[in-house]
Amino acid sequence: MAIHKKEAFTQREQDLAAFAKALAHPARIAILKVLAQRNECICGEIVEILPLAQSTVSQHLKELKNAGLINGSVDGPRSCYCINWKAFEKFNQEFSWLFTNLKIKNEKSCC
Amino acid sequence: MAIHKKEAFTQREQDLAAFAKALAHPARIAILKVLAQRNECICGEIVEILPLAQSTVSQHLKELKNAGLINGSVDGPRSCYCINWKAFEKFNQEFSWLFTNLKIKNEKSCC
DNA sequence: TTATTTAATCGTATATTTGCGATATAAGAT
DNA sequence: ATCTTATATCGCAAATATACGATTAAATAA
Repeated sequence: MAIHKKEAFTQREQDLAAFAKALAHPARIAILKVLAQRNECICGEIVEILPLAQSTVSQHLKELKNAGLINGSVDGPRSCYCINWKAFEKFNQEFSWLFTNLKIKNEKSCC
Repeated sequence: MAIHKKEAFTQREQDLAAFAKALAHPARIAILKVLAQRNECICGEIVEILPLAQSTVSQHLKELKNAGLINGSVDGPRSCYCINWKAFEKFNQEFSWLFTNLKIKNEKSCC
């Protein structure tokens, strides 16, 4: 396929797509739910909750972190992850822009 | 990798992930924007707007349709696509459930 | 009937994602 | 110093996604 053509789209489109991609796996949705429900963030127990190997969970956490959806700090042999609400707020707005704003001017579907 | 383990997660997690996946490419975001902005839906011009080959655009449209984000009807040699606002509404609520509801009980990030 | 137009599908190449076991790393416990 | 615990990273295999050209299908125009 030669090259991915992502760079041919606007930054806003790319950002929104990247955010969606980070959410595009049930394991990552599940991780976010766990992180959101706990108030403290010693988060090793995620591995025990998810039906996946430790290395796989670690990889999903890395993806969420790279996408900016979660913060993480290494803390000795343990790690500490928690949700980056600021980023969520930003992207929630982007989604609203896509979902809601456009809906106003085009209420009825034509097919 | 043996098998994808999607089936090990809840239906709600899978559905939300599937919706996010459909949005997880800038071309599909761009397509949705075009569809939302036009009130009529003779939508062949999408191919001319996007920097992608006709077959590739057709594939992206198929994915959006399979995910339920758009409706499409074959109409002779032409096709007619438009946004399925109902599905968007549903998933917008799912996102709110993930984004907003959980935020209330956990306002401050701990790392 | 035969072209033309529009869009879907097929075949294929390449890139990316997912998953796991094995290994490495790093701090604390013994 | 060595063992243990908690995570990250590496290397690999298999599955999926992305992209395109070529072909097919289906309706209309000539």
